[in-house]
Amino acid sequence: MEPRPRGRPRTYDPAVALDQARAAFWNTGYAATSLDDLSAATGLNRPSLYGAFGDKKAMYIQALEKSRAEINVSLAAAFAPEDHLRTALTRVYEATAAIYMRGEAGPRGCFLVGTAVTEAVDDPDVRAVLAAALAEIDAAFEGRIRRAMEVGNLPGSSDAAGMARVATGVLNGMAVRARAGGDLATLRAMGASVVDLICGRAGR
Amino acid sequence: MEPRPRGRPRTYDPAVALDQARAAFWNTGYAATSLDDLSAATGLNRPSLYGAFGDKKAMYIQALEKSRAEINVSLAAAFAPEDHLRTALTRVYEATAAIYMRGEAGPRGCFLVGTAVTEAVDDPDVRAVLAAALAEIDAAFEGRIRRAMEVGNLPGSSDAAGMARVATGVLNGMAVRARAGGDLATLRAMGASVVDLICGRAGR
DNA sequence: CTCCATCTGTACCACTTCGAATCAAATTCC
DNA sequence: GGAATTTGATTCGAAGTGGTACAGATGGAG
Repeated sequence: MEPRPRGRPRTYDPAVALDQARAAFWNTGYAATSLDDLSAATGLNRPSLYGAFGDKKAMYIQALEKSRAEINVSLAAAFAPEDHLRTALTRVYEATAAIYMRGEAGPRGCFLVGTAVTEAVDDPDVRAVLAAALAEIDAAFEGRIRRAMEVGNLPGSSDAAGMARVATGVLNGMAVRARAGGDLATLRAMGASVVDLICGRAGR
Repeated sequence: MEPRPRGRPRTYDPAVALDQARAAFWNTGYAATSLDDLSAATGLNRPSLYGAFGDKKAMYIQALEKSRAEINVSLAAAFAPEDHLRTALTRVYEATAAIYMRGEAGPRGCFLVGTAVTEAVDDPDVRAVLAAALAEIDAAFEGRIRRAMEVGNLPGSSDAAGMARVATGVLNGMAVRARAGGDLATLRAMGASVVDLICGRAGR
């Protein structure tokens, strides 16, 4: 238990405030989300926001990093069980499709794909987070695919790195489609199709 | 030859102005691109822009529609020749990878994926254009894949619609990666990998 | 109780935004 | 040549932007 800090205690939880700020960014993107929007979303007024997270850009980067971390955790969890590759991949795509479709203002897809991609060209910091996240997702897929190859679920000659990038790419495509108004069935079908292509159509 | 209109002739070409405006949107996205930026990019001052295209939103929609039309034309051209499916798909992915990598301020990917995806949740008009574009790309892939099935380049039991959505998804993923700073080799490899998955690894 | 560190809230600042109004310039029709 | 008509440049204004200063609130330390 860390000792209570000296002065007046804050009346909010920075973690939930960051979640609420992220939700605001998630809907309208970085540039179109004003500090007033963030203030309304979090319930904090602007000076408090500034004190808690720094400026708008820093707040956004922290939201991006949070998503990146969450993605890593859930991918690691989904890929941990030593079941069949097809089962593992299906689990990931099903879960992702469900996540991408939620949001009270309509499906919002992936936070990174939906908002950071636009900023990435002009902003090296955003670009770095996005690139790191993609590399980590690639690595998660590739590691799981390699394990399947070792176990014999996939031919030894398979191109694990290439399959992994395709797997990530379809994930990105699902995120695009979610924001474009695609329905859950389409997203799930995309996942099922790429699983078929990677594991083989018939493959059990 | 249409007769010259009545008053003072305009000193610019609306088509090239739209291209220049699109280039500005392409780099920084819709929300972060101001009318001053557009004015600087096109060489037109604000009232002229307003007169030529309407407000900022209308200008953006026109840019989106232009990209959508261009994509349709180039996909139709790339899929027209009656060569092997693998050749046709490779042609599309190679050309797309090259397009996604150009841009003087770094790779900019696909205009629709790079900018419209962010706006699509809040703006039904943008969402409609994006959804229409995706559906058309799907249809182009699916039609070409069906032809390959008829010719016997692909098993008759193949899931053409599913493969097409995966093909589109990888295209979207390449666009994401381009903006994230990915290099041309990675984009090309992604295309080659999905072509292998669709056409079969060995298939010539 | 007094001092002080920290947080909250109001108000404010300089700046940019989009869009409109105004006026000057250029071209065709009569 | 003169009127009509369209384009172009300058300017303006109301609203919104990100960010900050300062006073008041809140609780621990001594």
